[in-house]
Amino acid sequence: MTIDEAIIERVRDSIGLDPDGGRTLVVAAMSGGVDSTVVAGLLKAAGYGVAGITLQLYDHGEAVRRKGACCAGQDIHDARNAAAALDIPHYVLDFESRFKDAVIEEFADAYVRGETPIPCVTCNQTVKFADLLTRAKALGAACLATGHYIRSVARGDGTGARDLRTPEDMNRDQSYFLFQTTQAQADYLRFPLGSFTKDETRDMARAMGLSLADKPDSQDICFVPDGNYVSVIERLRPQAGEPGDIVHEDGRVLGRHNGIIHFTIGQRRGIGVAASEPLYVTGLEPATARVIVGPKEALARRVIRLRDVNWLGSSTAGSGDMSEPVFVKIRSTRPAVAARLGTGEAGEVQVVLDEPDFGISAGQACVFYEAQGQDAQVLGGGYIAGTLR
RNA sequence: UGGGGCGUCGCCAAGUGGUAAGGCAGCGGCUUUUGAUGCCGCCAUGCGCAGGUUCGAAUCCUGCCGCCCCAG
Repeated sequence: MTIDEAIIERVRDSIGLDPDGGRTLVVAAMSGGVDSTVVAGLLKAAGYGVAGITLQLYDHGEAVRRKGACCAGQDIHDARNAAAALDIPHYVLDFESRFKDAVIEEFADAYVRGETPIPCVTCNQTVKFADLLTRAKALGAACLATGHYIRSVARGDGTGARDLRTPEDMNRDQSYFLFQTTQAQADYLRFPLGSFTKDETRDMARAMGLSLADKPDSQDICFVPDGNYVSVIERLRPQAGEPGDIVHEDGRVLGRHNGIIHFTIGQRRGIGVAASEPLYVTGLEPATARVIVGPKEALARRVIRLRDVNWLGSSTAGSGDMSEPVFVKIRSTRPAVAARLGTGEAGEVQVVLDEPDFGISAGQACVFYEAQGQDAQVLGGGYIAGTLR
């Protein structure tokens, strides 16, 4: 593959601005991974003025050598080297303190509350799309581009407003993590990879001669070394690991556990109780430190109560008529499913699923779409506050 | 110490002469820019212990040990 005119055209189309001989400045958020680096390279190739910014989000210490992380240690070096190779200015901003306060502390608090947080969303909203976006504007950039797989499309109503739509590569769809994006943020953000597949991205990385073309994808929570998130919480909230009873839905006390923070709704493994059938975590009671377990059927839920709902784009879904069918994603890696929106007490937004789902946990996200599949408009979404049968 | 029953993987449990099912738990892996789920793989050279019968026993016999129940 070569970075030909067709690709350049797609990139310019995603930005929606004239390069103006390089006088149009675009800030590329560079994590040190393949995706965001390719974005920086594409912007450069498309003729824009490009400045790369990398955020340092957490300590260098134990995370430095970790594979698949981002925004610390080796990744920052990778980003810096890539920027040098692409011949674009590059800045590393120290956001450790901000990231800790806004993302990591909240992450710990959520688990203590018996919820299951989704820190990537928090990070996007408080750090990447807020602080970084402000810096980009301060630099005089016309927009901020990231390596997310999602589409941003001009609404075409003359206001400059943009709508978010699902990407070409639905296996990499990251719209789930961006549901809290405000309209103002969406209008300033660009996602050049929304019309490419991951395979194409890697091909383009090779075509650009990027040394990190074959770098592994990031996965897991970036600030949690070796997947042990519990140790992170216990370090931040020493009083959190309160032992408690493991109680069956029918009232029987089946055993003990060493802290509610070890569990999430829908979890099967790690309960340590043998029964005639698999047992799943069906409830968490922070006040009594009880973990409720039961058979899979006990997890079935059709009504999801939401909080902090963010309405996006030109949709009228949030403005009154909530009876239109929609599709919702309850987890990032599963297709959207049919549902209807409604309101509960005090105007709370509720989602009624056509078919029950299993293992819906408070703290996770529920994102609305106009349709299933690619190029579907993201209508908004909210955090899951609780569920009803 | 009269009668009856039972002792098979951490838990439950099939197997009653032919060379140890299965479920749960646990462990490992795959998938995944959140947590789960799901899927795949591993998991008793040995069936309370000791002898005996048999070509061959967890399965039959004898003794012992340990539980349980009913009587006392």
